[in-house]
Amino acid sequence: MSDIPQDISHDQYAVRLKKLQDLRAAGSDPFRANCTQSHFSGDAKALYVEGQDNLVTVSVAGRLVTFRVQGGSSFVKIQDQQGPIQLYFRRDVLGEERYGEFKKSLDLGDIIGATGTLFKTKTGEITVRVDAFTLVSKALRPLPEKWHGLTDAEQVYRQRYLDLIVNPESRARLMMRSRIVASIRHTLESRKFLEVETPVLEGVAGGAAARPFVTHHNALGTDFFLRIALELRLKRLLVGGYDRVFEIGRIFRNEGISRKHNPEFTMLEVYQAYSDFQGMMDLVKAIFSNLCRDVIGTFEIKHAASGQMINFAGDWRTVRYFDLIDEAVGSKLSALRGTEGYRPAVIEAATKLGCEARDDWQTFEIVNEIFGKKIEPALIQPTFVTHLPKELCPLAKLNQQDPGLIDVFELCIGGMEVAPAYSEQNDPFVQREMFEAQAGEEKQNIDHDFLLALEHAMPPAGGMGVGIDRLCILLTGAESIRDVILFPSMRHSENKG
RNA sequence: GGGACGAUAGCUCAAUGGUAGAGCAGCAUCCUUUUAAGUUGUUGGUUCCGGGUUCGAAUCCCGGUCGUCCCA
Repeated sequence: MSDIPQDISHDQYAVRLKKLQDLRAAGSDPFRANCTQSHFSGDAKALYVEGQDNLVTVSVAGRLVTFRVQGGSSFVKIQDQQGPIQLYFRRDVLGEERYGEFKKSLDLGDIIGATGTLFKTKTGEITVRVDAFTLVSKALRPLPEKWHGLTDAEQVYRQRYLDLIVNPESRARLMMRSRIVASIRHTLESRKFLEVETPVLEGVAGGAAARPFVTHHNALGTDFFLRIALELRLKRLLVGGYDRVFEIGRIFRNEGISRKHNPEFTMLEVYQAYSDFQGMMDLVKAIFSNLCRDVIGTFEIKHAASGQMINFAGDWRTVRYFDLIDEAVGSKLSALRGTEGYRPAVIEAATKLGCEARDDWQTFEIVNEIFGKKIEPALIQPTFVTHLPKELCPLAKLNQQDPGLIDVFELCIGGMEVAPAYSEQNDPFVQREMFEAQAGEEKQNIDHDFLLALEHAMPPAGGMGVGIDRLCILLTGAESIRDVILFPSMRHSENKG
């Protein structure tokens, strides 16, 4: 252990180190192996019987977050998973020596355990009157300031534990994410879906159009891709006879980082045999309905960006993709689909709306630029956008009336695409064609093993993907994806000693 | 990848190119029902890093690191 200089009063680390050494010298372990926690803070407070002070004994444990000494009595607060609880220390209860130790050896940020009885203070706060306490784990570093909390964005993300200790909104928001995922699991399990786990390391990164991360397996002497979607593995399970499956898993896309993008993010994908995209509408509404009831506690939430109230109750709007395009353009543009005049008309419409229309873009890409820039951001209320052009998703079933369209929906809420779903393509010949059209020259990117699986027959099915992070942004009112990811991706920082 | 902005005490923030400050935390003091507790006193700085301009740089210039936002 390092030497301590004479005047350490300004150095909070040194002051705490000195206290720690004094504890050790007195034969007390400042980092205990265990401590009794009979109740969480909230559960303990719930045991208090009105007007019956000092009857119920509890043992609580947590981090010391406020420390108010007033001569012979002191109020402190500790914080555990359920939040804060106040403790009351008295000299006449603990005795001169122990009370002195309480004042001398403890600091804000320490983890302590305390046993005592519940009572209500004259200001009405249920509090533990402490009979015995233990320093369980000594904090050598001071906590950030309590009133302003921690605001430095970099420190919030890099040292999330500090953010969680001192910023109650962050605690609540990130805990809500856990409850959101639990609620979704519960909805799916109650509908007899099996939760499965499929490989992160893949030979072919399929199921979406995105740049993958590449890594290397030493023993096999070969490169692997980190998955960019769950789709092709889960559909193999439909072939294998798992009729209802889902996975909530991390996927990786080697693209930019922004308010709405993290290189690794969480996707729910669900597949239900003998269903279709319309069955997925019912399912996603059930998922949202349960989320509203069990997690949010209301069927109306405020959309952070626009201030509008988003209403999840009642019927959700269903509208065809090209109806929205025609509406935005202000003419019957879609009637020209398949004619020679279509592309020039699309370019003119896009230009008029101030959207990009690059020469090297295909026509459907220009149309989708209009959708992405002018239409999607305005879809605040839950909206199923259906009948998209087939080029946008090569894994969906073609529409029977119009084979240029696919049987899909994009669920848009709060101006974001929250969940795409479709009737799954199960015709191996069509699937191969779609793959080849998409791959272009890069034929090695085709997942031939998946096509082989389709040749063994896949039942008709509805499938859906839900971006969990974006869902959490929506439901928590967060401004950035980093606010709903515990440890967002950051550039490496040098480790400081 | 491009642009704008930012980095000062443990934390939150000040500081015309002219002695780097405050609040909280810390240290010392008084206080047996407090709620950002209060009281009296007080310590604490590689101003992100490296260059440059200047009599003099937290401040101006150049380069870098990290972050935030916007754009692609």
